[in-house]
Amino acid sequence: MYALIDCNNFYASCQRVFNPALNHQPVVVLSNNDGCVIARSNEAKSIGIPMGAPAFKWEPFFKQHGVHVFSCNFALYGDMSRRVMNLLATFSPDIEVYSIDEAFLEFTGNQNTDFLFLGSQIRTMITRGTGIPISVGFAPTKVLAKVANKIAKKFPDRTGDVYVIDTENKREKALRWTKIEDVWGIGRRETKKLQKIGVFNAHQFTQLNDAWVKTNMSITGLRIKKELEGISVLELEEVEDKRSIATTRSFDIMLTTEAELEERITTYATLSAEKLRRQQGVCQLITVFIKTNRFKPELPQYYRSVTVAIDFPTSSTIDIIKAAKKGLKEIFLPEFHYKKAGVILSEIQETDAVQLNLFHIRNAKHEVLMKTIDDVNKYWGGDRKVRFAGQSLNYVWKMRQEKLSPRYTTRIHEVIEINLKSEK
DNA sequence: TCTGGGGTCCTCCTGCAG
DNA sequence: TCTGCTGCAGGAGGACCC
Repeated sequence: MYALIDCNNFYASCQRVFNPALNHQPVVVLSNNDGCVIARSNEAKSIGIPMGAPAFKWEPFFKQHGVHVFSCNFALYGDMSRRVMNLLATFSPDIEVYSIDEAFLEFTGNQNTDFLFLGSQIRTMITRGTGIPISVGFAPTKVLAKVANKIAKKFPDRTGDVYVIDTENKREKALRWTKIEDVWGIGRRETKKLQKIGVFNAHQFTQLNDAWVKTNMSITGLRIKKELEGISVLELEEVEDKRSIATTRSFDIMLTTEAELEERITTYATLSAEKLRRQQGVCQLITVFIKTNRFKPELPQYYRSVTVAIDFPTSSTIDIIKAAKKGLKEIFLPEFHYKKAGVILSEIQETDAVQLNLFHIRNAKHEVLMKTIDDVNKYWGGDRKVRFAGQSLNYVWKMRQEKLSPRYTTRIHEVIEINLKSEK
């Protein structure tokens, strides 16, 4: 039996934990750069704020309805997530942390387990331990556990935030209730395709011919179908080092010159290389992309990416910057207004597992230099970090975070204060 | 004026070798 | 030597997830 545990409106709930006055109030959390809405409390959903709403367009609405708006605070969310996951791990050693706010647990062996009771125990422990509300769905497969979780969340009064699919009758009823677009793994394009042939819910999807599904929706589609039928084909996945590492950003203003883009690309390459060294990895492919502003259709649109191979696996910022700049040169065209760019590292291996090449020897000096830079940056951090040539000294691009809450759990100076002065 | 970022996996296209 | 076919590999792009 699999359980899917999902934190309800996670980012908004994290904000509430440290400010209970926000309970029962509409709360939204904005993306990087205060761009668009990425999390909403139930109250915010019920007054019609959609996911992805551009903040600048919705600002009057927020004011009018007294919506509490927060910039994203990943230091806080990451730490709260770690606490939730640590508590979940006490229920089963078989845990897959699927995302910052979701985890699968697997329960094997005991056929007589009362999963409804177990679910409410998990709920109580997480709420008591972290203040974060969760929903729990149990089912024989991961995709069905997702469905069960959705039902638990949709009908909290009837389910108490826990739902178990453990009979054929319940499975069929749940599938008839689940809209095809809400099935885990079925996105917008596949939904359109399925609706065209009269498939509107998950039950209808399971009635399709296996061969048709495989031909038209690839092996991924067939796996989803099997899982919905109750046949488990997706197992818990172990957390492994990342296979690709990306640093991508939208710019505050549109850029037109190669020099400006080169400065950003150098910075993204530097950040990516730091992430790579943190997981003790080396990479051999560096992809660079640049794109124009898709929200300005009146301007000519352009998107290109290019992958540059390095002769030997490296984690040296110097090598990675060099390759990224070479890539940029290949794809840059002067006549466009650029809004976003990124650097993606792939073909990642562990440093110790690298196959040595007879003709290309890693520059040992780079390794010592990178370690020194990482140590210095770890010690000083912030604005006093060591920078590479190519990263402008005037580089002051900072995320707009006008409504940032304190990092209550990870910064000693931002810990919540309790005023014990009593009023008489 | 302001519209996110970071992943994985799969398919399609193209170039190359046999 | 040229042409056409086939299979393979790798890059680019897209779909999907949170």
